[in-house]
Amino acid sequence: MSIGSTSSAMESSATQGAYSTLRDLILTGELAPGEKLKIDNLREILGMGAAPIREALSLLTSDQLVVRQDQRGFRAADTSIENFQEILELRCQLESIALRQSIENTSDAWIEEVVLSHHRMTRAEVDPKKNFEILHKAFHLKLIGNCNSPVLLGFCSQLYDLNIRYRYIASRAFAYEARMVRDEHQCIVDAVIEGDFNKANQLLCEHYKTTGAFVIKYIE
Amino acid sequence: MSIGSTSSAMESSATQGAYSTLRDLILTGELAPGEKLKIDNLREILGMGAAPIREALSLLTSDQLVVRQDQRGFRAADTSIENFQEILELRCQLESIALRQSIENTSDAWIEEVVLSHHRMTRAEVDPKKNFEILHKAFHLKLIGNCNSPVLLGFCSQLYDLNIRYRYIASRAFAYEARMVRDEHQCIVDAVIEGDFNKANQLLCEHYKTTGAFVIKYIE
DNA sequence: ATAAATCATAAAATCGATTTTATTGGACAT
DNA sequence: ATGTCCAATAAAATCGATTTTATGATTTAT
Repeated sequence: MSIGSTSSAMESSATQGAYSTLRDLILTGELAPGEKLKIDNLREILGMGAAPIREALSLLTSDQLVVRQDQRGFRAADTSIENFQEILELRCQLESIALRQSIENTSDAWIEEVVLSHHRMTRAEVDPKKNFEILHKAFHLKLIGNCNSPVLLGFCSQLYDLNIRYRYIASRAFAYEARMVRDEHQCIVDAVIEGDFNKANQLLCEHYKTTGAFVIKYIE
Repeated sequence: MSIGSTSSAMESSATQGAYSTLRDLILTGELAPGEKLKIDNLREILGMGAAPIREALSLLTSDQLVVRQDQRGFRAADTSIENFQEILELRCQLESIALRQSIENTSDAWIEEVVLSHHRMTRAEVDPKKNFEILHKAFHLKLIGNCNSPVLLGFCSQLYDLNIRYRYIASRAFAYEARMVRDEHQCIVDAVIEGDFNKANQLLCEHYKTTGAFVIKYIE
């Protein structure tokens, strides 16, 4: 009833709390792909009634993290190499569209936001208090965020999460290959500032596919 | 307990029933864009408890047809010209990707399915017993359905529904401009059979944008 | 007269219990 | 042995009632 809110717990409503907790559990693989999500089990874990849990699970369906089978409950979405590759490919295709439009609409304000979120992410690599993962996502979304197409951004955000789930699953506490990636991020930012779509796009897709290849090694 | 199931009512579970009924109501505009969806109201309309209705609404969130505000209930998603144009543009971009891949993977089996679903749709224009809308969607999805990318198809399906919603809203009982459209469909099928992506793609996007321009006249 | 605070009402969220539906293991017949 | 049917159990789905939260109207203080 006072301070002390864990990052994702202590939300406004029970549903919201269940939503983000379950989301985290699934993204990180603590709830394994394909695992049956029994309401009663989750009730014990989350300490609440069935209603908010069912609602949270229904909500997670939007994110493709949970699958609902009528009359047969919920389960964590399956994973597969095919799915991972599809996600990877789609990210490149969709972000490519968003990036092109973002650069076409380029503005000083946007460029500054890109630089800023890049800076914050970079700092978080050093300072373990900051949550790098969140800032990393923010950076990538900002990069494509000037496209004036919220629906497209929604798709990209979803694909980002699905992709990161594989990273977590591939190796629970996997040391993010910091050096290479850091350079790559910087190069992308530079190309964006120059307004060079082709260069930025190529770097971005390579960035995704390199990391992807790395993850695939762990999956299979 | 026997025959006589209405297309969308009489589902297996109450949740499922609420889901498709509400979906229809929103798609057709009977529940207006932005409208507050009060649980108690819906309870009377649908004749069931609150739980399945909340769950159905949470599910509809996935389809971007319903917006959920924590602690403040649900409402039908807003519409706007900007949103409509975004949907239109995205459909062209995403279906273009899917169509290209579908044609690259072309096979006799797929071509036959395209021809078949085109045939069924065409017949439904005459026979009012068949549900043209359903077959029309099936046709368009089949056209891009050989791309081997279920996630992408999911996005396209969603965008299709969002788009059709505008058509309904633009004019509730709007006589589908049959003649033009019929020719257009045929030309697309022909191009697909020829394996000519560029032609098929151009025709498809024009098809969408022509209809879109028509709808915009009604919106504004 | 305007802004903040309080209260009353309406709605959303949640719980605990009940009803339905699926699933499993075993009895029976072939 | 093998497959079918049935009963017992486990789980999901649903309901009705309760609690919590937002909203709008009214009051009070500046």
